[in-house]
Amino acid sequence: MTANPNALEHDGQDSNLHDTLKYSLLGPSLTKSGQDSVDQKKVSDIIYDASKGSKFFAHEENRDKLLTVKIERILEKKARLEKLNLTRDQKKADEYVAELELSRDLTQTVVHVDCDAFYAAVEELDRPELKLVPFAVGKGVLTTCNYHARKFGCRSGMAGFVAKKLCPQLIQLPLNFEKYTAKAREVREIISQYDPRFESASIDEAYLNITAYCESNSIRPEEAVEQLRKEVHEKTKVTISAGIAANTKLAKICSNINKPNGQYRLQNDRGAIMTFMDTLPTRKVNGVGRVFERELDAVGVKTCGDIYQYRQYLSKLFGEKAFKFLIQCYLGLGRTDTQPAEEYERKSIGTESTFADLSGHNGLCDKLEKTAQELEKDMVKAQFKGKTLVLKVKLHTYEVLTRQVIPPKAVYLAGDLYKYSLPMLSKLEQEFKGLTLRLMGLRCTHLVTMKKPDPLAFFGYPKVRNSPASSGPASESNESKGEPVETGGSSSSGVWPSEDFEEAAKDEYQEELEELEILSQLEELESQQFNEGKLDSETKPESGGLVKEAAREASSASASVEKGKGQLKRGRHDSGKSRSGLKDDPKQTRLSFN
DNA sequence: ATTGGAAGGACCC
DNA sequence: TGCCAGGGTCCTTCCCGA
Repeated sequence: MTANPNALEHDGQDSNLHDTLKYSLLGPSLTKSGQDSVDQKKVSDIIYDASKGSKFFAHEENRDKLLTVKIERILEKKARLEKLNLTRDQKKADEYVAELELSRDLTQTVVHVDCDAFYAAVEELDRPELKLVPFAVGKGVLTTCNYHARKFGCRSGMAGFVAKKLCPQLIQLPLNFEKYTAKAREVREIISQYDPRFESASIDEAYLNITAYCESNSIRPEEAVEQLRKEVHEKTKVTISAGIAANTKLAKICSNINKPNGQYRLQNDRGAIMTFMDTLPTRKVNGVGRVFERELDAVGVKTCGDIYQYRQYLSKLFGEKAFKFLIQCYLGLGRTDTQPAEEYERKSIGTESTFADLSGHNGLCDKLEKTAQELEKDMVKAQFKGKTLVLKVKLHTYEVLTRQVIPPKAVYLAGDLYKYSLPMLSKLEQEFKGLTLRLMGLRCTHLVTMKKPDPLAFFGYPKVRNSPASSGPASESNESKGEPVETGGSSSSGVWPSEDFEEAAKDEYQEELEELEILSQLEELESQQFNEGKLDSETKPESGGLVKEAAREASSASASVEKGKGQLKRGRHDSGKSRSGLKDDPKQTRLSFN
């Protein structure tokens, strides 16, 4: 492994730095999806050369150095731990292993399906001639590319100009989301017939529990999935790959094995699963990214099987969450239940955009206004207001900063979004003189719905959900102050005119009235139509609670609807993950049918 | 000690 | 030539005030 020969190297350290940096520049999607048969060394050098000297490169280099330092500290800590008596930690780990082992559930059959090069596949349907040439979807950055392009080393997440260096004849198409979502809907239509409670993990991925389907149709999982894939292919013309296993974590890994247009089954057998995990590189597991992979590698954990022999260190080295997550990886455990879209609760809504370096107060304000207008559109579409507002900026150096406020009222209108985010921007301009940005974004969190509950839908469909904390401490403290709570320490924040506060108070009063109104409607309905008394009419003063109860009632979901972080529910082997987005099962970029 | 907000990051697609 | 997205979720750390 020699580093770039053009680079000056004084010692091995430098060469290591280059190696790790190069690896990092390869992008996040490397070992995830099959890029075998590609000369990675050559690709790596081309990417390195193409990137060299750019601000992006400098930033990556910096991050790489920081990570290297972090890893050094981890290793020092490990060295200290090795001199200690860790029998307690070992015992703790062993107990956890035993506990998990007891709850291992091999009765379920879970499938992960994944459309092959989805966006590219959809584009090929419109333009079949594209099948013959390497092409990608996405202009500045490739979101995906067809398998022809992958042979050149092109990957999703790669900069367009870099991809062109790897493959000069590469064709780049613009994104057309409407087309993809329409096609995705077709696919889901079919999937739902195999499991109506399927979970869509992203626009082109889903988890199904086909236990019931196989049972009632007296069909083997392999056959059922063959049939599903065939049906999808015939009706939608896109091919999908699938993984079949005892839980979501394993199924996800398996769906990558025979991609594209293939499937793989890992038997519901403890021995088979342990063997499978034993040699599986950590990076293959959903939740282990480039950073965690490097950290684990440094302490000696390359495969999931390696986790066991280091079990006594993991908690102290990486934290409790990561420890649990890793042990579950070692054992090959994961969720067996799925969360259908109707039960999914959105946590935030945001928009951001990248542009040519921009500085100057007026220009930045303009951009902020545009951003606010974009966000309003999304908020209106989704019918939400946000109780907190987050401003995100990326400096021209690629450094990312966020600032947030809690406005005196929940917001969604562009005017408000702008008004309450402007002070944050202004403060940043003071903090960083000559502030130059390449990206700006706004995001609303702590959402409260504006949807009026439809009393009829109420009993059958838990569509309407209010924020669980509709009258949380945040808004109370605001009320008492009448001005936004500013983030961290020194607040140069101007005081908003008192009329704002009055207006906000009025709004809230109005909302309360509406909620009460809704509540009484519901109670009425309840007594009229719900003689069985399933719903506790001992109601909380917010419809959100009620509706959520109904949601639980309506489906026997294991209600991960719960808010709050770190909820460790025994009996469910999820919530593992750790300090770096190690959520067991990312629910990102879901398609919401609002 | 705990809690909760804010900021920063890792990760996923 | 012009040099790396945008939509999310969750976890950790820091800090503050009861």
